[in-house]
Amino acid sequence: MINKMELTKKERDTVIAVGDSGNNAFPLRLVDLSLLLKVKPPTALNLVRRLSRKGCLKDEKGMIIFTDKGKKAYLELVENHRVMETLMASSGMDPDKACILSENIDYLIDHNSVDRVFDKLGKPESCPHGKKIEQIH
Amino acid sequence: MINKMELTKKERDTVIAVGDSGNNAFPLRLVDLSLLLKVKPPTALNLVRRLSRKGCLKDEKGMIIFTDKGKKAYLELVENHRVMETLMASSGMDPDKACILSENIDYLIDHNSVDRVFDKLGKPESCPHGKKIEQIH
DNA sequence: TAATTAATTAGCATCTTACTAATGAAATTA
DNA sequence: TAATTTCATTAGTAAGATGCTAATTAATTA
Repeated sequence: MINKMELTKKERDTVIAVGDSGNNAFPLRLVDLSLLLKVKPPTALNLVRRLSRKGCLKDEKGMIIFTDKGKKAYLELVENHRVMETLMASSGMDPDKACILSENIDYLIDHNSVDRVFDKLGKPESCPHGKKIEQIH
Repeated sequence: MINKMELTKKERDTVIAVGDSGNNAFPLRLVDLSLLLKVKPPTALNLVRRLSRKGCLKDEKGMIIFTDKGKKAYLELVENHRVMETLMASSGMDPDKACILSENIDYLIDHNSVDRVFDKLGKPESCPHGKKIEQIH
């Protein structure tokens, strides 16, 4: 339940950055993360530390890796994000604006609410940007 | 355009508190505001000063009053809030949860987007809490 | 191994939010 | 009117989020 983890906005952005790069062959390193987040390495390190304290990341030999909890948080976050984004875009809002707004609430919503919205939307396959919406349990 | 005013969350809450109490006969005073915001008077004063700097409030003889800009910001905020709240509640979300989420985006949205959502929703007369939605131009 | 790149530490800075204690001003009441 | 009470304001402090630079240490790679 991400909404109970009390993430800050930047911590949320960090979870997304780590998760999105999880498809790559190489595990994420601090330089990469700091480039993704557009902050300097010490700032990125600070974020990694905070997320480690919250049980989302483990920092093994310079490689930034999700814990189970972190992986789950990421998946929830993505589903929350895409569902809310889809809701807003399907109501006439510009997709990019819907995306930015969704970034501000996706880490605050409880997953059950999102599931209900997802159903109400007719279980859409993808968000306005064409990315798949995968329902997690 | 509230979204261009770069309000913080607490500044947003302050605008709402001032506006909501604007129906009362007496103009709002600092003690009242600090009670509404559940903060101590010095904290409330700080918020009033910040909103004054941003051109939303004037502090006349201890009475906290909107400028034209502030009044307009309040009305936009309320419309934004109720429209987004209605959107979320109409999609199966619990009204109270929809309200809390809406508080986190109503001050970030551009009014035009909200107008489009309002139309798409069929120009609803009231939000899930039964409060009137009044379209401003 | 030497040179380069990456990670980390230390120190600092700004903004937001929020407090207490003290003081000054205004309003009420005795 | 004088005394009391309430309100507004100032000053000082604090914590947390975000972010930086400069210096150092560790790890890679050429």
